Amino acid sequence: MSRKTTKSGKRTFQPGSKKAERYIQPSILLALKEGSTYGYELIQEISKFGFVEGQAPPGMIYRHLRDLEENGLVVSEWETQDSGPAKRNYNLTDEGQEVLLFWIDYMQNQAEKLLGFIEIYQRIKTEADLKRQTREPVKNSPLK
Amino acid sequence: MSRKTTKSGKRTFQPGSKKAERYIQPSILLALKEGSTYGYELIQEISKFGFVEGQAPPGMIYRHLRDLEENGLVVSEWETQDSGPAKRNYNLTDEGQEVLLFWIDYMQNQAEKLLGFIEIYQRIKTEADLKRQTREPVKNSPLK
DNA sequence: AATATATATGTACTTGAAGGATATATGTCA
DNA sequence: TGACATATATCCTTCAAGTACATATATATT
Repeated sequence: MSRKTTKSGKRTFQPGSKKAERYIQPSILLALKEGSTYGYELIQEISKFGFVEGQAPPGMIYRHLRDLEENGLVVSEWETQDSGPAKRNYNLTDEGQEVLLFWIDYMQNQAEKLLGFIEIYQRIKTEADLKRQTREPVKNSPLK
Repeated sequence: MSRKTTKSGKRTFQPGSKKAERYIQPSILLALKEGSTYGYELIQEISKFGFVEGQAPPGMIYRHLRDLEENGLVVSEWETQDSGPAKRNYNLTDEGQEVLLFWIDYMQNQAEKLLGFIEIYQRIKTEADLKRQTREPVKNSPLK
């Protein structure tokens, strides 16, 4: 019966509190398709897609950008003309566009699954409610 | 320019090929709410929600079940009367029901975000297409 | 009676993305 | 001059997913 409290009481099930589900890579790709340019700006921009709260952690963004460039989905070049520190401007490659399309397809699919799941839940709930009603009939207004 | 091919050529961006997004915990909870009982049955049942392909890996299911019980979302008891090896029957607790509700809420939210993301993508794409049209006007059927 | 197979549960190890901490550099403004 | 905003980058830890493996029992087959 030892009810082990998994050290530090982590609750593995908390929806959304865990990892993943943040769609940072497609968010970066879409922001770049929109015309955004460099990392620091992306940190603020991608929050509008709703998958990350507030400011995205810089470490993640720059890591993703490097990964994306390593894989040929984006290209970058330094921009020094402006005032302030130099920025590295990013642009989508053709392959990046394709991958974004794959993401869109995947996300469409995922959205359908999620809605299907919710539907099943609601069906079961309705059935359970109906059964409850037949067992304990309405108390108020027994006659019209 | 060194185009490092991240050892073993992993492509971090492949949509869906990565981790997460499999919603195994809510799938188990929903299957239990539907009336499924024990692990082996769940392995087959949860595939119908679409988040896992074919048979779910047993190791994952049993690990999840243990986690869920540690956290009080399910309770279990051995059933030995039937034929075949003993099974461990699971039931949702009230807390389990609540957490499933949280999941539903989260998934609803996630689905909306996904659809919103797709909308933005399509808007941008349409805009780009329109611009392309104005730059290079239609070649065929110039007059009605 | 031995063996194979289906049922059923469980443990252990590996990996990799997320998350966060930290470092560096430059220009602005008070 | 020294604090602050801008801008990029690296390193380290965590922890759930994933996978491989181990165990046990009942039934069917030869």
